[in-house]
Amino acid sequence: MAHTQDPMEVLNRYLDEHGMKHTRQREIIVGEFLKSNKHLQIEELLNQVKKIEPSIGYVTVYRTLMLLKECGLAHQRHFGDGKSLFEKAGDHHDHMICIKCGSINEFEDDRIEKLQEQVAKRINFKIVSHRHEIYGCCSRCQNE
Amino acid sequence: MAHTQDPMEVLNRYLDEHGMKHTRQREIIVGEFLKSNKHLQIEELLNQVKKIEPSIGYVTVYRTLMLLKECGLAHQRHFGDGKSLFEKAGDHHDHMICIKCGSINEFEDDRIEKLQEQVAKRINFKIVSHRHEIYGCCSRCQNE
DNA sequence: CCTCCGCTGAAAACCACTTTCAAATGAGTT
DNA sequence: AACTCATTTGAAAGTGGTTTTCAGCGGAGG
Repeated sequence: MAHTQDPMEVLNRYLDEHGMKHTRQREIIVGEFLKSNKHLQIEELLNQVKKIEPSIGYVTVYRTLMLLKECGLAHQRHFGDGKSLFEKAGDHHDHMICIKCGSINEFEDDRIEKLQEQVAKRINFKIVSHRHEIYGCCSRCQNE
Repeated sequence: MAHTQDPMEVLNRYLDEHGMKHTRQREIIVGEFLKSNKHLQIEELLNQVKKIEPSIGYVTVYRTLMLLKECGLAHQRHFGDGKSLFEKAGDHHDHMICIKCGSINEFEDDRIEKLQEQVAKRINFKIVSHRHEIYGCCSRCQNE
């Protein structure tokens, strides 16, 4: 029955195993990150966090996100090629990005995943991860 | 029989229509770009170009690539999230990128394209372009 | 061959990170 | 509770690739 998958547990275990400390800042930042349900820019998360503890700076948020990446709790993405976005690790999904309003729709299609694997196998390529993004115009923006 | 699709023609038309000039530098840079068959970094193209005319600088190559992008003759890509790569516009293809050696394999699969369209139609999303990249380990790197 | 305005190259500015460093703080030890 | 000391923190400085600025150059129509 053990083996909790609770993100906070995962983080705490990672910290302990690496001789790292449990600090108030990390707790706040991770808490806010996990609470959110969208793709977050560093600055956005920083703003959230500053509402709770204004003294926390960009760098600490940045480092905490790197930490979350390292223990597998977050993924970093680069869409429009501006700033990085971070999302909670979890079920896999790909993205449809509206080039007008920037909104992001997530999608998932097992048939596509399967075909990917087929294509990779053909040249003996071992897939580690992938990125599939569709750019275009969302239904809202099509009606001006 | 009119309507040539020759890239040079496309470029020249674009220049004329925008009151832009035909210069030796642009000619050399575009010539070298079109001659190449791989994904080029700005610096790589710069090196090619300098063999012909050493006085040409980074900035001019950069601006010429932006120009090519604008007239639809080149696409800009950001893979590993380091430097931009530019590739000739043409047949569409996606990429498999080796995370060890950085080599890039192009692939294409109509079935995947079709499924993409299906997924987009489902939420009334109008596709303009897409990016599909598979990261992993190429066969060469799997044998150390 | 003149003149105008786009073009060029070097250098400076930008921007989003990423690293550095001295001071502050967890958390074992006494 | 006080001591110790490696880890953290925040501000500031550094990076690296790209983008803009600007003074002089040069294409091309008159």
